[in-house]
Amino acid sequence: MSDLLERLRGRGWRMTAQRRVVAEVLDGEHVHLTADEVHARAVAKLPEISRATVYNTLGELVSLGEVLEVATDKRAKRYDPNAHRPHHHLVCARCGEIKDVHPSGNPMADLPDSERFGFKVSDVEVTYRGICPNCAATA
Amino acid sequence: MSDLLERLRGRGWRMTAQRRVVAEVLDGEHVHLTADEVHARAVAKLPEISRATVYNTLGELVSLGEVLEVATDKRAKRYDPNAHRPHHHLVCARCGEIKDVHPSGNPMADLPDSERFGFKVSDVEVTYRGICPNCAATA
DNA sequence: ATATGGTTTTGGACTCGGTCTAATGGAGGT
DNA sequence: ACCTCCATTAGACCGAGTCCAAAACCATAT
Repeated sequence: MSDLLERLRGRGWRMTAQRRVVAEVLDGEHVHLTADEVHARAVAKLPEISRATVYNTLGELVSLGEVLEVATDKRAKRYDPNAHRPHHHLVCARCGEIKDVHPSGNPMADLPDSERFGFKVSDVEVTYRGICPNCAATA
Repeated sequence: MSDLLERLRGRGWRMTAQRRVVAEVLDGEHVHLTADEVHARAVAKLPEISRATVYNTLGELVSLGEVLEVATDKRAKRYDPNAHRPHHHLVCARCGEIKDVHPSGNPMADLPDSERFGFKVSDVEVTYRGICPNCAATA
């Protein structure tokens, strides 16, 4: 399960206690954590780790392409370790819970040239919004 | 062109100088402004208007469904007066320019039941990212 | 084993977008 | 005109994130 660590080592990424802890936190749980949540869990394993380091490390993991930044709600960014297979998101409008989803069809192909305004389009992000069963029950 | 004002009046929305100015700013230009940009333009017409009022008014227009909140980049929210016809967005990853686009196909139909996790799905938001011609030239 | 030099980490100050509050002011009904 | 609410205001506050200079750290050459 811990192939994130493997991959990072394989890329010659300098490993330090702090970096390992951040990677472990992301790798261990397949969820969508905010930077502060990552920090909180990292602190549990390595009490001295600083907020700045968590931000730095997350930023690096993102630019290495090992982790995705997800901006589903307008509050904190979330970090998604599932970068190796493309997917989209389904977000609960009430509680903010996020599920990975794989819609059929290819939204990229749905944008005709006439609607591209000369842009070099490289990426699509699809976000579904709704109410999760849990919140629907507590309506 | 100024049917936003009409519609608001028709809904019995209490009209004040400030509210009118904000509505005019949004209605006048069919672009995607941040709250601060709206404030700047509002100030040009009514120098005493406060930031808080602009935020309040934008919030109200959004909950009235007359204006859309767009969270394309991770910085400031943008306000889109084109709420009456559904559309999606194409964003320049470099300069942040935003275009309205109308992809063919219906992304809503592309999410199979098996991928809905019991959610009551009500909305899809598709964001294309790329580089605009302008930024591509200045590469 | 030690010195060296580049990289990481740190914590605190700072920025930016946005919200809140308490006091003031203005809209509209009677 | 008056009264009651709602809207507006300025400024304090907040949360998320960035920046910085100093300190700690690591890898390597000696």
